[in-house]
Amino acid sequence: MQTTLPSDSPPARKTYRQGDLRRALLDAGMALAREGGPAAITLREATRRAGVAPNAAYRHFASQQALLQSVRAAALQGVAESMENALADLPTNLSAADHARASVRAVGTGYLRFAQAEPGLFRTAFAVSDKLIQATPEVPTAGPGGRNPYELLCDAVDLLVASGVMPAARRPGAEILAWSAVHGLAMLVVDGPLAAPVGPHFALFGQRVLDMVEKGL
Amino acid sequence: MQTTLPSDSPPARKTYRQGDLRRALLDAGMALAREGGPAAITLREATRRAGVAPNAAYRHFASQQALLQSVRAAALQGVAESMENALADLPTNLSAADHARASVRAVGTGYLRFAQAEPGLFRTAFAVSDKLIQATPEVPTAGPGGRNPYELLCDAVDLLVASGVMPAARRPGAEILAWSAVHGLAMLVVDGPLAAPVGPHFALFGQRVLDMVEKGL
DNA sequence: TGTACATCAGTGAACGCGCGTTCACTGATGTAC
DNA sequence: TGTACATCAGTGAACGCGCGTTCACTGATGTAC
Repeated sequence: MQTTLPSDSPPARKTYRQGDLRRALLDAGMALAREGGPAAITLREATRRAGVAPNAAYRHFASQQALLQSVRAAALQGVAESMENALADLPTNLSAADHARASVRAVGTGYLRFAQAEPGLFRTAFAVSDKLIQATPEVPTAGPGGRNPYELLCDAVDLLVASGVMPAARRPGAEILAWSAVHGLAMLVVDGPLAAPVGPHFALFGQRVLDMVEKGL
Repeated sequence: MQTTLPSDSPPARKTYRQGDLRRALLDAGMALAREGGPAAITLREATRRAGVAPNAAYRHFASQQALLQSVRAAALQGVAESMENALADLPTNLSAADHARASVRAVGTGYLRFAQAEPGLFRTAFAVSDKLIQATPEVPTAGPGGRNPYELLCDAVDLLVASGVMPAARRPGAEILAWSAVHGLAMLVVDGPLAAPVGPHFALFGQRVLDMVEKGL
């Protein structure tokens, strides 16, 4: 009784010691991104949701940009995790060539699943850089396995070469082609002009895009 | 001397009769989109650039959304025009099959050229619909030839079927696959994470994406 | 075990900004006689 | 050809909003004695 309760989060909190507020603001920022995309990520609304004065955020984030970058990094971690989950579902009895092809498909499928499940976070992950922080080297964007989305894609495409499915001469930049196809579908359907007509058949078109990539690479 | 001068636009204007201000506001809106994308399109800044009071805009646009939609429509006209230009450059002595393939490539090339030449307008053309006006049926989005970008793409893909390059069974939705690949590359390079590494080789990757589409469709 | 103290996370108030939008108006324009 | 008039495009002032950010502060916390 003399110590603060670890559960009962919303009502039992009296003050945010040891980084709890940073976590709360990040969670609020992610909720905002989910609801309204990157433009909805606002220091004032995040502090409002955390039940805290607006300027309290400056103890944990240098600016609104810093919060946005943190939310973006978390969104990219989500993309990586979704890819890893799809990779983990792969059957283990495949030939090297089939495993390579299935890996590329799994990476794409994980990407598209995340875009569909979390459109607001997806948009945030790949939002325009606003002429600002291009590299953002500090924030980690890797999933549980320690690889970020781009690395996971490159790994899968590398398998195509290692297993003899793709000639090594065609390897350089091949991941860009695969990424473009999958990313374009996601953008057009998630918040673009194809939301209404294609949205209901998103998974189907996802597989067709992956067919095209597999044949076209 | 007793009539107003038709040239000397900026200083000689005294008042905007007969729709000149609408044109000036639209031009200002397009300039803003060019410089900062859809978020930069602001009634106040557009009126400022037109040298007019902020509320004067309401004689020509019902709201800021209406201006944004008009700029978006103009941007889509630009996309259509760029596609038409690429189509017009096609050699005329091709076989039906080659002409069909070349038409699909031309449509994609025109799309990518516009994205590269006018990134801000491109982003505006395909910006998120903001949960609002999905259809926007009033504003014309067609190019000089009377077809909008989507129709131009469908026409080209139809040629693939008509010339026997593509089986009719694969036609439904095929334009979505082609659009996705080209759109994804444009988004990733124009204002996404690939701007720095791929930007200098945009045209090269554009052709590689089109190779993939051609083989993969 | 108890007390004094330094730390620093969160407070309260305020700033300046640019935005969209509304109101009653005015004065140049084109038209009717 | 000249004059009176109605129209309506653009004006001037103002509103409320939410935002990011800064300032001096306060009071609960953990620590040192």
